[in-house]
Amino acid sequence: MPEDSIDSARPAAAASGPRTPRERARARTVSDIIRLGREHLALHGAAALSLRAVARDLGVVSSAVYRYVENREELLTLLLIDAYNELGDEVDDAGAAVPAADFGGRFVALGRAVRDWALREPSRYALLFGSPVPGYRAPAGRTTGPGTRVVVALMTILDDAFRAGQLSVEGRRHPAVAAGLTGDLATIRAEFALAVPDDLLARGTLAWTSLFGAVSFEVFGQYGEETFTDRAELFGHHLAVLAEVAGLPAADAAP
Amino acid sequence: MPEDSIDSARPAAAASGPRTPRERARARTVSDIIRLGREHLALHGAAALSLRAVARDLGVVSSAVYRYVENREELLTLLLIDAYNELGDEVDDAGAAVPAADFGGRFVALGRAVRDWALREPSRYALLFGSPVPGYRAPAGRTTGPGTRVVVALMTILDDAFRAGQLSVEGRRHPAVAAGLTGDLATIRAEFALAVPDDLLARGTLAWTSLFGAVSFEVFGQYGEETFTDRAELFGHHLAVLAEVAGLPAADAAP
DNA sequence: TGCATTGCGAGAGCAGTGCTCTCAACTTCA
DNA sequence: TGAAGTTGAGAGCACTGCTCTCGCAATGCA
Repeated sequence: MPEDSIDSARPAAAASGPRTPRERARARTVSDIIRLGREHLALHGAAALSLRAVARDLGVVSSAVYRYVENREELLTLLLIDAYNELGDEVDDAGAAVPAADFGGRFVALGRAVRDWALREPSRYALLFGSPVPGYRAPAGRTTGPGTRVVVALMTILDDAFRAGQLSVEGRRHPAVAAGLTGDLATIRAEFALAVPDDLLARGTLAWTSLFGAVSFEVFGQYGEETFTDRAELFGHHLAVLAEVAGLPAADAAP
Repeated sequence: MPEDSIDSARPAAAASGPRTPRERARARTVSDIIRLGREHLALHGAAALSLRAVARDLGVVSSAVYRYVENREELLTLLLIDAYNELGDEVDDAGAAVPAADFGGRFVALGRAVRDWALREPSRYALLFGSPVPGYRAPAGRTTGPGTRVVVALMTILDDAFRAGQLSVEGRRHPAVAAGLTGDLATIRAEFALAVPDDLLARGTLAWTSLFGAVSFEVFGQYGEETFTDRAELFGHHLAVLAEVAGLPAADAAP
């Protein structure tokens, strides 16, 4: 159970330790606020998240919560990090359940984990990948870490596959990777210590955005009400094609 | 009573014609409200759209606008239809500027039109393709028509290409289209009088969701601040790969 | 142990929101 | 001209984010 999964609160029990009883009480209240915020977020959506309502649930007057959370934005940021980490955890867990050498299977597992979480937590997914909350800009410094866990996991799969000699798009058209991209791709390659060459890296980026495009369409209701009855199968097919797009081998037989 | 929603209001001057002067004045006020709403939407985003602010700009007290618009949702629906139609118009225009037989080129033109509009109108794009506005559900009856214009245009390209014998994915893996999908795909094929077979239709669906996935990532700021400096080139590459995914031929030489 | 410091919750208050209702003025039409 | 319908203004309710002050109580130090 993700009790207090805030950046500082999570390893708090081990790392710094709640020194004074006052700090313990404070940390507990903050984690209560986050828990209630998460419930409100899941129930009513991000834009309807109300500090006053959280205060009521906390059994406290509204001004009191401002002792613990600077403002509504701050709470949204905490919930953003919280959600990113929960998604990242589930993606990691799903990937660990697949043999490391089954690169296609790892990709499919990652995709399914994202979709499962998104369908289970549509409001929190919307907070991460939907339209930005009005007037709210996530502070890059605190969110980029948790926010990049999925793409890092994906790139790791591609890189592992490439190093194993199992990532290629031979026999297909190779749209030229424009000169303007080589610099950016080189930066990415260096930042994450990847070996994947330009064209495969660009294709991996497409697989990444496409994965979230498919999930977002489903979560945000862009498919009509009844256009697709078996959306899991549709998504499964899309994942298989996306693996092909990225140059991954087909997944091993399903367990 | 808000009879004249956008769809009917736009060609109103020609179609039904504002009969009485009173109705003329009313239609004019409604269209003023929509225009102001569109400005507010573009400027401050959907969730910050305030009927009171629109009323102020209209030079009228807040309760007066409720004579013309049932509630905030109603205005959002009008703006939704408005935006869908503007996007649809631009996509149609872009497609018309490409030779009909250049199927790859038509696909690229469609994709670029979507991206251009989205980057120019991020708040309105977010209203259409971002997280659903809290508590707001678009009324299917009024929005599905305008809301499907882009996907219909895309499917038309694929169908045209297929009928011209230029849509195929030979030589690539063919992830099996699961049995659960054949029924849905057949329904789609019948509804839009398409000839495209199952696997290509499913791939077209992926190209569709992936296109919007790429655009959404860019508009919603999922790429970091400085990860990609030349996003137009990245998008161009993605479009080329997506055309390949859908089985389209490469676009003819750019004009 | 006694005291100053600090943290905290309550409450009032401001400015904004969506929305409803009533009332008076105005326009339209018979 | 008079009845009917339409409109805008204004007051009001319940809600929001957020600020400020005040008094209580826990805390930490001498």
